[in-house]
Amino acid sequence: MVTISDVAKLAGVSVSTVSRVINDNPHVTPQKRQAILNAMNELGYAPLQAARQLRGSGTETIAVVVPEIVNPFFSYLVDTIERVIDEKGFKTLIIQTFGQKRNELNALNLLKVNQVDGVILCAIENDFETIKAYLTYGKIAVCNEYVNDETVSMIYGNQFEGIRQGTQYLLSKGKRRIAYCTGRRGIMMQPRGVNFDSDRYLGFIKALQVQQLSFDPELLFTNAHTIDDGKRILQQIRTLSAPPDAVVAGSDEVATGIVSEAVKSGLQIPDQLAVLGVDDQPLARYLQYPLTTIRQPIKAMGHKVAEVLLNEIKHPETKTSREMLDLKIVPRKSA
Amino acid sequence: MVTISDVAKLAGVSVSTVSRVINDNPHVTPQKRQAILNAMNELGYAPLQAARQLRGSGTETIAVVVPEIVNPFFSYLVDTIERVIDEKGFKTLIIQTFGQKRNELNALNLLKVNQVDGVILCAIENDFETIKAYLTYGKIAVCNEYVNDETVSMIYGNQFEGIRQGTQYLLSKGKRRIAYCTGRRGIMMQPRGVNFDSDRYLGFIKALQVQQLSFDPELLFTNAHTIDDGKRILQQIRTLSAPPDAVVAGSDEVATGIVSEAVKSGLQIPDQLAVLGVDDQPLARYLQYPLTTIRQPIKAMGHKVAEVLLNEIKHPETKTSREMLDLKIVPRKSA
DNA sequence: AAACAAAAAGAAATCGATTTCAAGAAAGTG
DNA sequence: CACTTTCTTGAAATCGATTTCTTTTTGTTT
Repeated sequence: MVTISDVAKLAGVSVSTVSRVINDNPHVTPQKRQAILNAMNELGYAPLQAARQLRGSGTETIAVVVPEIVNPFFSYLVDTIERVIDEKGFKTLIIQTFGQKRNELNALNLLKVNQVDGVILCAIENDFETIKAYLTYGKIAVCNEYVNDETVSMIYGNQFEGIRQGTQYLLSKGKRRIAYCTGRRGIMMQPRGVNFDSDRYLGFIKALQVQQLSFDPELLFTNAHTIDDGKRILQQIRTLSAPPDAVVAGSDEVATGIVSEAVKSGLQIPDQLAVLGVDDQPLARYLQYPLTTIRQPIKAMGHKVAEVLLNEIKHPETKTSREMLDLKIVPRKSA
Repeated sequence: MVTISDVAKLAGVSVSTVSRVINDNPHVTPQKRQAILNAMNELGYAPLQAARQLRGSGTETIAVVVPEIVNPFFSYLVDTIERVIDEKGFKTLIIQTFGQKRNELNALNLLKVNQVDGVILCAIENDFETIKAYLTYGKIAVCNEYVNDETVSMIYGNQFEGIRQGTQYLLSKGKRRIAYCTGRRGIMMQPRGVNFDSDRYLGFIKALQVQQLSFDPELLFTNAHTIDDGKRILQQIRTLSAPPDAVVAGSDEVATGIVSEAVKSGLQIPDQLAVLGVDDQPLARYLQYPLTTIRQPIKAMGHKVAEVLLNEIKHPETKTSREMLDLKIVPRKSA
């Protein structure tokens, strides 16, 4: 292994001077700087991360935290984010929480032990007060989710408006009894703008209200994540005495499960049951019933959050950003 | 930050003794060990990775290297691998190469600078001799791909047999003029068993040979990765004076693109053109033409490679493994 | 040209762990 | 009981960088 002192020796200077050129300290004469640069090149020297970390200098690394990478929404989000981080010469650490608080805390802990300069959370598992405590150790930015707090930057989609428009679209097709699926265990009502899930739900309710419709709680389905959850939900729907004529599925996976099981049961899509997805996954348009779905601004979101965080790292005094991006309904065959 | 000396102070011993219990050194009396454990608990102490790395002790971290995580094949592979690594109390570093040699070398370099104990390569970008050079610094295992070399463990699917059976399936449906798509720039012929791509191609040719058919090089399409590549390929196919009656698409994405464009052109699937995918992605069965495809043993492969590598790390004298797993054809509608 | 400020460069301390070495305590042997 | 041998333990060196403190060199001003 070639170390800083090897470089110093070859360049005929002290290690301190080498360290100065590594860290862009101005107090080095151009000749020595060049000599050192040459030596570094000749030896193929790269500073050892561990040693730098130990002294508490920057790591030029960002941790990107997602629930699970097999979800295309998150894999595309990570992809976009990583490309921006790369571009700026930083490194990326992809971390999966699998929905567990402990894993999210481990990721945040990387700030404390100086393994990363910043963390991008693409979901929130812990209480936000707990998360905020880590701001002492480094920068944090939140992407996709949001809470009512100005201390960290948040870039997210306008869930309220997206779901409202999607629901309105269903209503415009003459649907009147619309079911609603959510990934969470239940709906926790919040004022508008403070929380991802409740915003979606508020958007849904809002669209109904405009048509003076009220929501039948029998049509609320929770814990909906996978294709199989979708299938399960359709089975539950079939047992209802007054079944819905449309469903806001909450994700393309769930929508796919619902549609596939509905077809199997002989229901006409979208006449007897219209199904609205969310995300617009790459394959959504190639499905048996190409999904009508609400596209999330993944690229813009990833781009923006990475840029904002990197900027905060470079200029620590920058004040935090909060940006809301539009979702877009993509009409196809399922609704 | 709580350090090892804080623990030492509280427990009333020296740092050396604390270090001993951290590293399971037997030469510590049970009483002191307990006192130290208590102190560690009370202070919520965790050793700083950077400091350990600096001294060259184990990091209990594995780097998993994939071309790109947006490809579901790789995201599911990573998922399986990470779960095993987790289970054994190790940490996972997910690294994307985006197909670039430089990024793969950076990942391998983590071994040199002691940031990881092992690397799992789920694809190979560099010359294998270059990769082998890193074995001095830690363990390497290869998953999915393979080369003719016994110095590192390799767990992979039987590509030859998988594609052979798939092609045979097409032949059994009466197809006689079969096109072949590959992700690489071209086909480099190798003896059987030494290389992923050439094995696939050999399996394809083998199936043709059994029927005394030869392959028309006009039907070879290279650089096929995405849905759009599939669409492009179908356009090229349409310009052929003697078009194929079936395609081995090389991946579900490419198959999806071919099918979608074929339908648009009014071709009958599978009668006029049968399309065979590879991978069996989650949505493959829900497509407009549910894909007939060759399923890869992702779970078994991920499981096995992680176990093998972790075992080699724990018992460095273990000799390397080489295991071949079966692919399985999944007949649906596209062929 | 003398006096002083600013810039450049090196020596040594430091970060938080592990590891070597040496010393002291306990246990085993004849 | 004297003498090894084996266990425990702690002090100090070490890993490879950064950073503080000093010293030396250079530049500016009168």
